[in-house]
Amino acid sequence: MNSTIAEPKLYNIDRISFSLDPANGVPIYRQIIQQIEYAILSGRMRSGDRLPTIRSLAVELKINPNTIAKAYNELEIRGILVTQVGSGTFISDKKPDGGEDARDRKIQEVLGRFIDEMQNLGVDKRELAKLIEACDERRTR
Amino acid sequence: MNSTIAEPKLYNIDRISFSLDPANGVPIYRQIIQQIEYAILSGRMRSGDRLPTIRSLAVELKINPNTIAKAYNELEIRGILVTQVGSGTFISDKKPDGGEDARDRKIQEVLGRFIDEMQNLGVDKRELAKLIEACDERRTR
Amino acid sequence: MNSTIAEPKLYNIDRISFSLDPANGVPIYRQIIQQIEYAILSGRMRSGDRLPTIRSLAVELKINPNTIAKAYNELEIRGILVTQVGSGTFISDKKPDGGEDARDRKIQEVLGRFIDEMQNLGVDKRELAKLIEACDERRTR
Amino acid sequence: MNSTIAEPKLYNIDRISFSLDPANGVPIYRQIIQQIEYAILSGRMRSGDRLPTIRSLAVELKINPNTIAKAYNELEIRGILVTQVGSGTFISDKKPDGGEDARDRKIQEVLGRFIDEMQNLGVDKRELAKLIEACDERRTR
DNA sequence: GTGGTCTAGACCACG
DNA sequence: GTGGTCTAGACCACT
Repeated sequence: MNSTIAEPKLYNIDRISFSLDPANGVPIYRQIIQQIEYAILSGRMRSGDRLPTIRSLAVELKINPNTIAKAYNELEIRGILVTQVGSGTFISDKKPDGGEDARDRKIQEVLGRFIDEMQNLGVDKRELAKLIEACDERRTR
Repeated sequence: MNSTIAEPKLYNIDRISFSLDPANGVPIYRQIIQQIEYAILSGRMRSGDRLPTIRSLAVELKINPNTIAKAYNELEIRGILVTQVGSGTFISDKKPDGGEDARDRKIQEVLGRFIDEMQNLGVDKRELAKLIEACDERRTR
Repeated sequence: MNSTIAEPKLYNIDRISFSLDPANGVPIYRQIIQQIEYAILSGRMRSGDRLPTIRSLAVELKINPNTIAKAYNELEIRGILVTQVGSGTFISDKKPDGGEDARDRKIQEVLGRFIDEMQNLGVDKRELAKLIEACDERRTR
Repeated sequence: MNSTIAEPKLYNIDRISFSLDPANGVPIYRQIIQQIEYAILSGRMRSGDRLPTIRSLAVELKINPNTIAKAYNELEIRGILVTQVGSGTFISDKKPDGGEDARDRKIQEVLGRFIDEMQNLGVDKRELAKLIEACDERRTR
């Protein structure tokens, strides 16, 4: 299966796993940003943790270093990462955007979008509950 | 706050409501496409229903007519809309892309993405059930 | 004097003037950022104003479009600019980082650094006052 | 707040105080250079004074010895420091770069940059005078 | 026409 | 070895 074309892949690097899908419309650098954000919010990575180097990630994910730099850079501007040239990129001390319950707020945001979409599809709360219920170990790919 | 710039807005036109957010990353024309698709899948609009004219929509939504034309055009290519020059744009007879259970498949797709994201945020099934539970008519904006 | 090498230059574009010095150590994109920030803080540019297009600025300043894009991009991440692909880049509504007296705070920041430096050079307040005094229309270059 | 990451700190070593901020854009080794230069220009250190050893400074400032070596090295190249193997690093006899009025020229340079920046922020001479006036012993951190 | 994404590569600065 | 800056150019998406 040595595909030369875009396929979703999953990579495990340090404490963070990157699952990139180059063909799903969401820019690669944005997928990277999200996965780092979520790794922090969920507690898989913490203040002071070092991220993979740009170059190693680039090799691992088989993408251009600049793409990763762009992701790291945005997170640095937002105060989530700190880079020290020569020694690497680290998760900052700053609590991401609003302290304690950043994770809860993110969850609510994702949940909100989900419910809106479901409503738009005409799914009511009852039906929704059943759907969630039905999600047993059907969690693959 | 007489904003000259991008803000999310909600418009009610015929049977379809458009809630556009020019600054959320998703292209406007794609937001329009989705809302029409969902209106059909959920049964709010049916074969033969007439859509707003491009011009009226453009005025209403305060966006470029080309943007709407692009959305209508893509939907026409996919066989979901048909335009009859001189009389307007209508929802076609064709069952949208995959017959009977198009809606179900869409629902599963949205659900899948949602659960993946929640998992990434470290929310397990139990917690998820509670969250959904908690969603009483707290449906805002 | 058709120098092929780095020289400071001053350009006047719309309401904003860019004086770039490619050889002063400060990255070009960062000089651009600062000049936009200051143009806003000083009131020369206001919410809703359109910035020069990336390409026109690139031609004008004779630098690579990506460099300008990088500057605009950072300002967008910080919420100072908003871009609408297809129509341009605009100054956002958001009051820069702390509302009303953003300018005052910036002034204090610059002033603070200045006084620290002067102190390090052994200049006391009295001497400082005299120096400022002496700055009549000796404002050249 | 047991930060593992960059924070500005102030250290007092012999007659020279180092206030380093690893996250302010200016490279650490350059901050060291400047502080030594200013200590000399202001007369806090004089010809023949001995500087802290690289190792002790490295421990004190909690930074990489190479960084300090780089700073000392550049100052040595410029003739401001001399190292005598086995006994340490000293301030040279040479008047720093331009004899008598090196300090004055440095002051003018700093002053010039300051006034340019203030002008860019729309601060005129009158306002400036007031600002300086207002700087009583409000010298913090 | 607008800006965005991604690649490629050169060169620099830092530790 | 680290990341940063800048260039160049291809291709895409949006208005």
